[in-house]
Amino acid sequence: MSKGLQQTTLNREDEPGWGVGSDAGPTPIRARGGKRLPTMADVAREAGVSTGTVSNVLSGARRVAPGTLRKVERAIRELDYRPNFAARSLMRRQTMTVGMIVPDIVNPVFAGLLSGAEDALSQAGYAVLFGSSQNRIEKERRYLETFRDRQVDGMIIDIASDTDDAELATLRAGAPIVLVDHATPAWSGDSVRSDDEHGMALAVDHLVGLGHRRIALVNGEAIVTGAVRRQFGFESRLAHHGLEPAWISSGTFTMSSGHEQAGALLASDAQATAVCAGNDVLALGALSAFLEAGIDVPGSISVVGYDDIEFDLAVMPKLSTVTQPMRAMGMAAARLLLQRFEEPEGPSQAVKLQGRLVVRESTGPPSV
Amino acid sequence: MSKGLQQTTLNREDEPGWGVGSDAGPTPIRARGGKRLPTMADVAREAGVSTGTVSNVLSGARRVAPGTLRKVERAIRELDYRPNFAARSLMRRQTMTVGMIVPDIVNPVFAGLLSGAEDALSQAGYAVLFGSSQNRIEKERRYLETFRDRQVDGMIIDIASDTDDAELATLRAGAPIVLVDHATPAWSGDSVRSDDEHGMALAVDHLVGLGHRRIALVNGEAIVTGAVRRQFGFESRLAHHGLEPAWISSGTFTMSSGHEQAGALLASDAQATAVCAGNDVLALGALSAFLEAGIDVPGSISVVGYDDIEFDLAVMPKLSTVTQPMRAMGMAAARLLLQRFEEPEGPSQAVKLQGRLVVRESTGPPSV
DNA sequence: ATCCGGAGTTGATGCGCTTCAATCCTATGA
DNA sequence: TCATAGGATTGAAGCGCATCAACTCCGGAT
Repeated sequence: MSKGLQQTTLNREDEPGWGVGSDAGPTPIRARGGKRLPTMADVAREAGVSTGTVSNVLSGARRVAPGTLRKVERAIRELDYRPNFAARSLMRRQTMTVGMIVPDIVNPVFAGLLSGAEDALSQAGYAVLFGSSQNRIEKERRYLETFRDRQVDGMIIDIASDTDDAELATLRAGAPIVLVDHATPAWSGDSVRSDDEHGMALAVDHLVGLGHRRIALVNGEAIVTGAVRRQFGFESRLAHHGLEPAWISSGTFTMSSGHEQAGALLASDAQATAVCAGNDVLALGALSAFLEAGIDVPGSISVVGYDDIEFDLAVMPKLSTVTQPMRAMGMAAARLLLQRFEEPEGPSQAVKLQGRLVVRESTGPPSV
Repeated sequence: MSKGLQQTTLNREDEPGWGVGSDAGPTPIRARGGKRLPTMADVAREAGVSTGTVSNVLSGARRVAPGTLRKVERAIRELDYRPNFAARSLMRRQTMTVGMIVPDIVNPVFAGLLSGAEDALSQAGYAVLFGSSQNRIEKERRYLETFRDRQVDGMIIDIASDTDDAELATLRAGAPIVLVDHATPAWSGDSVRSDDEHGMALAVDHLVGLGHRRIALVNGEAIVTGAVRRQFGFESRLAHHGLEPAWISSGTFTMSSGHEQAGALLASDAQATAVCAGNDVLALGALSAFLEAGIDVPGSISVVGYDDIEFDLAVMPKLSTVTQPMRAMGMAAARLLLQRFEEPEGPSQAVKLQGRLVVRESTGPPSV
């Protein structure tokens, strides 16, 4: 396992600070490696200017004469100087950091969300601190506190907890927040969400249009807003068509839960000819349960998912679904946040993105 | 879209700093929200002690008398004081932040890696800055520079570029690095990787044991180490059995590439009776291509994946594969890093984790 | 009664940066 | 020739925290 000591152990002795004529002060400052990192003062000395001028070169806040500019830039290159981020944050009172919480990073949907947001934010020079909450309220809370303690400039959070304005206000400590798929009805800040009612309506319309009358829903955690709203969309669109749900169940947003719920559905007397799912992972679980049971899809039962993850194409039959543009949502959330940085007191925006139906092979007319 | 102004706009006028008897200094310090945040000096005043004592209470570096302790803690609670992270980082010369780069966060494999590392790191009080490189060298480089500029305490990176010791040395600026699935043969620091040769040998042995003689490989990007090593493992284990590859192709680690490569394989005269894949995503793509072409799996051709992602269970037949314990790898990497923090000069470790074969439904004896 | 030692506490100093009032310098107009 | 304006530059004063030499107590030893 061990591959020997690092070379640097060999010359541990010759650290500065013990030498005789060393001009180092009483506190020899050095980085982890043992070497003292150049500071702005070093650059200033090397370039023969003051620290203020170096600062101006770096920030571009004030005009600097071309000649001076060149001298300073040369010194910076020569010393391989880079500004100390902590010191800069301390003065500027901003960390150029954004905290982001997603429910489950292993779900490609949220990976897409994170990825989209990260792209847009890093473009603007922000880095993202990341947390995956597994829909656990205490983890969400812990991340929020971490972000607050680290004085992030803002947060993008997709959380289950129905945290209200007042609670978030204390947790955000002045940092703007963009809520994704927010649970909080009373939330008056920026937010991004997909139009779940609309998406579910598309799915229901599709099935009803094919002739289905007995439609079931398998869903995820009831505390998750998306689940609630998709169920609402499902029921109300069904009602719009004068229909009632043939079956509704909920578990977690996992494949195994989809598998289980589909099994329960089969064992029941619901006699559903079609199933809507709260998301694709559930749908894939349900689909596999049907196929294992030897049930023809879509011959005997149709399945519609929600999200349009890539793996919908891996199964036979390929899964019909409603797209949810997660990368776009992530980018939208990032944009809202960046806008808010520009204009802290501007009007808050609620962006709602609409998905569209993708008909593939898992849906067809009912057999009856 | 807009939902009206925030309430705070209503009383913009009554910010401090313009009042008559205000005891604020020449630079009224306040957070984004407009309120001045309490500092250690405020706590010290409130508790009737010095800032040094408050600092000792917070860090526990030095003993503090019980009575004093209580007074300080009360003041902290009263003022809702929290230490300024930037100032603390500046003094302590550590950011309690770790940078992490993964090739593709949307791939559940790397999501697992990230998730495992994040768990272990946050446990230890570290936050993780995250980047997804899409296997693009320039993005990898950009993230490395970002991390270096932000003076992260360490990095865990899964990158494609064959960056050697010297290059990484300049990019890490003293911060320890743990390489995951590292490409760099000459890397002498800490590393974690899965035993790809072993894993591939398991897959090959399984197929050969079933009677297969003509085995193909569909693979991902040739610049990715995992791909290279898995191919090597594939070829050498085949050779061990006195066999030659029936076909080898490579593309990207995506489903569509797996689909394409499988199509090409079918169109060829390779006459393979079994296919190994560089990872599960590829395998699922290949599987779908076979099924679409009406080819019986495993009747006419067997398929083995690599990684054991959850979606292997969604398809019919369920995918046989080699597990890769990504969460465990992430945690191992985090542990190595934390150990390195403790003992900067200790011997470097190379952890290699072994997967195991999971036989499901996509493999069987050849039809011939 | 005096000294000593250690536990607690203090407060000035500095981390590396930004800011800004004050200063310097040059070119222009009177 | 001298005042003046404006651009360029300086340098000291912080930002909020950690550190540590110096100091204060107070009980026990001499």
